[in-house]
Amino acid sequence: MKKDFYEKKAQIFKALSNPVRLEIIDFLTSGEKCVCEIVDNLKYEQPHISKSLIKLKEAGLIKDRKDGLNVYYSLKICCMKEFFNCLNKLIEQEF
Amino acid sequence: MKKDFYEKKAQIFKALSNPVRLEIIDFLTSGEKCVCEIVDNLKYEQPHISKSLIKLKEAGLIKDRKDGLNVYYSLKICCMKEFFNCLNKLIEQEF
DNA sequence: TTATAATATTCCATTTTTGGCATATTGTCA
DNA sequence: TGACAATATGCCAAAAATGGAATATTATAA
Repeated sequence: MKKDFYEKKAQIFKALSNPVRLEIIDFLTSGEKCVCEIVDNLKYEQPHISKSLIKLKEAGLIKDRKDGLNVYYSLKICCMKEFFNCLNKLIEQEF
Repeated sequence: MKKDFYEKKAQIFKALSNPVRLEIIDFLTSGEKCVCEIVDNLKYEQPHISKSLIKLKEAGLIKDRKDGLNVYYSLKICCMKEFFNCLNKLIEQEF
């Protein structure tokens, strides 16, 4: 169904349309991280980070792995890196 | 400034986080189109299309060219096509 | 079993987005 | 000039997103 397709795609971009969530994605670029590492590094409240991660996961952009008390998140989409590099250049040009 | 960077990037994704705007982008993939063509093809109200186009333009994703009464819009970001192809495959897998 | 650490969830007020409708602006042609 | 066609803008109510604070859940270890 064409409409569902655009809805799903919009959901992916919606998940990416927030500065904190983008910062998380950036941080995950260097590899799998547990929630506590993300909280320590990004200086946002733990519930905020947790909610952000869940939104990214629901969109299919990251995946999680539980290990004892910790939950580890990592990127799931390979093509993201190239697209982000392209956008980064674009944004730099405008500044 | 790091914060402005994520804000700008978020704005780009925000512009892409809507089914109608994604449909417009898709339509523009086949080349420059005037507003009337987009309205005819996509079956949304003209003000809605117009506002969508402006949002995409503000985010730097498309550009416009005026010719008499008509305004022609076209894609501005080259790397978009590859990323979209990647996302499309991903979404197909999930359905 | 109890205490504790890591993470998730709920509630909530505020802000932002959405899309419809009416109307304004701009360019063209008779 | 006046009429009309193409596009943009303003207004508004409903829906969704945001982020803070408190609380719940889960797993571990003593």
